[in-house]
Amino acid sequence: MNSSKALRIPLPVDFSFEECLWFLDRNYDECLHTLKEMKIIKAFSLDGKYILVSIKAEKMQLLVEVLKTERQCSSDTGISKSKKGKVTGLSNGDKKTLLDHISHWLDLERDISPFYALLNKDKRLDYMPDEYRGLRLIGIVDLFEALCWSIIGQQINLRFAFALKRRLVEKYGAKIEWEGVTHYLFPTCSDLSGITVAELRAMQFSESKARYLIGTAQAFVEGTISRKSLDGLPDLESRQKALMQLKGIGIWTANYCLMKTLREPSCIPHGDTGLLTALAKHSVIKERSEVEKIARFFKKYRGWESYLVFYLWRSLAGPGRNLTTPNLNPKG
DNA sequence: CGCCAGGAGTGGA
DNA sequence: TCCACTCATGGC
Repeated sequence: MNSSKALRIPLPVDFSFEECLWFLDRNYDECLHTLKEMKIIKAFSLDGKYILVSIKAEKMQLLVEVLKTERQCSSDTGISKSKKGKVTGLSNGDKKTLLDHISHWLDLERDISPFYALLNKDKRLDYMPDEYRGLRLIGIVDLFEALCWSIIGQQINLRFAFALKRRLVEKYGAKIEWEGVTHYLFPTCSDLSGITVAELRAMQFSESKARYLIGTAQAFVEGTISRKSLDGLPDLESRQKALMQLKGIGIWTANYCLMKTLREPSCIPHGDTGLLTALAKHSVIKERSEVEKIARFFKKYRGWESYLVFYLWRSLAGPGRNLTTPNLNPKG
């Protein structure tokens, strides 16, 4: 636990580790990281290794400590277990990749001050830069994981979605032990491409969710779609369309994944029930059908639509200003 | 019991 | 293109 040996990432201005921790917790049963004493513990997979790290903030730096590394084995069952072994150290390349992942995950390389300037011009939202200052759009670095998570979360409440994700991860994902606690990695596409609908049905996945998940896994295994293939496409619309070729991926999921993984700045998950609720709470709309009003509203935030959506979602959960209470401001 | 959850696919007009 | 219907289950 010698922090002098920790890897360091300089933090940008308008970054709040506490705000990010709030999002990473949110009182949900998250299985892909653990929070402990203002530290994040999370497992990453890179270059044939599982790496368990702890992340904490100190002054204007993020301290990343490698707790444990383990060689990846092709199969977690049977004989190959003997191949598991300690990895003595990380190469400089590994360290760079690891820090890049974390940077990408927490969106550390963005100057969000232009976004705050736009919020400050909006009477309904100008409390946000104060209430949520430093909150970053926490992403999902892996595209396959992002797609699976959105399929799981479609049309069910988040509590149940986290329960389903945990069942999936604990059954099919890799694990790494540390101080008596098991830390999990999200299953890879090959982990899921061969499983059956019946197995998932037994874990209370719906028939269609099961089919979508397995189909997506197979598409990734076959190379029909990949992060790389999306990167090769010229614009947002073609990336949306490419994702929507997959069964179970509609416009909502496409936008959600592009926002969380490719960090497209202008993704609006249209029809999202949380987004509509938040817009109504902020008196941007009265009815959930006011599509053109929403479009007009978002026009003022061009280039920051994704961040705005994320902050609106943030506003739905406490602590923070409770917008359901009557507004005592005579300006209304 | 009824309605809603960080939707999407399908089939018919 | 646009609707209505269906899917599954938990939370409230």
